[in-house]
Amino acid sequence: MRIGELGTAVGVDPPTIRYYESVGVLPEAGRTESGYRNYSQTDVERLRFVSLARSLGVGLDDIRQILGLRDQGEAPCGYVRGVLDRQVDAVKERISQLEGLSAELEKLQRLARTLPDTDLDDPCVCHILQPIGAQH
Amino acid sequence: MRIGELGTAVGVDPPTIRYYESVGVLPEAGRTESGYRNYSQTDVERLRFVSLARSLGVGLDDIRQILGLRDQGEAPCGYVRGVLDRQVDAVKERISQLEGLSAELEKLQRLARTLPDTDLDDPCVCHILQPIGAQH
DNA sequence: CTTGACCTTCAAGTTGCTTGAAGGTGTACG
DNA sequence: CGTACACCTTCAAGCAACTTGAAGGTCAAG
Repeated sequence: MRIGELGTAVGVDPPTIRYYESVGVLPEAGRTESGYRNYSQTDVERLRFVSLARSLGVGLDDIRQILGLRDQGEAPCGYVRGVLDRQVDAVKERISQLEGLSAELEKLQRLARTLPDTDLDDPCVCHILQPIGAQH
Repeated sequence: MRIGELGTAVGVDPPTIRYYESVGVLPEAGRTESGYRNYSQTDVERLRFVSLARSLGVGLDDIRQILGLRDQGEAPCGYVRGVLDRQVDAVKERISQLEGLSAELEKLQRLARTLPDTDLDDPCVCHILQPIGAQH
């Protein structure tokens, strides 16, 4: 299986696959006689794992760790649990940050609808950020 | 006012201020005889605007646009409204993505608590991502 | 036999900074 | 007067996770 086929199968594009290989998340691929990368079903599964973990926001370092442990024949259960816990915390933290941000932005949007366009010296939608800034 | 004082006043550290200057978000600063950057109250206000806009997730390109329009004597009201609208949409989109992600991660966390640590061949917390991956 | 889709490598760009090296300036203290 | 010490300067590289581009090789179909 060549890189394009692998990419289509898993939903990851070829440059990204080559990138994963270059940073050691995927092992160096076997080659055909003409030098094309040649993949097997095992590679499909490994890339599927990487792709899923990435979509869950797991970083490449953690993924490399997990796969590395498994490659050495160890069950990386504890490590995975730790990654999961950290990830849940980080995502919840990020959500609450973004919710604050969203509230702030909608306040500005409402203000932007009530204020008219004006000259540079008058209160105006484009100066909207200044008074709010003063609160901080 | 030197760069450190400006930084303390606004809450932005000196390397970041120099970076903003280097990418054209802040104009080139005036200099003292000995070559130190020298700032005025106008610079404090401009940086305060930049800092607030950044904290609202507005990108440096948009900030440069807004300030550029203002520097040219135009009221960037329409542009600001557009940025605001795009920003609100992007943040809401991101929040709903993260909420889906959070639900997914908590499902995995629960599963990780019920599954025992096992050998590499058995269903195990470290293989937890595979079956969920199959759903996608 | 050539077109076009696919593959190769290496290098640089993206975003928004942060960090480090190597060195100049300014002031307070002994 | 000297010397710490905090502060300033520039330039360069590093971070995450890719993406894009250049320049060229391979292969099956028409």
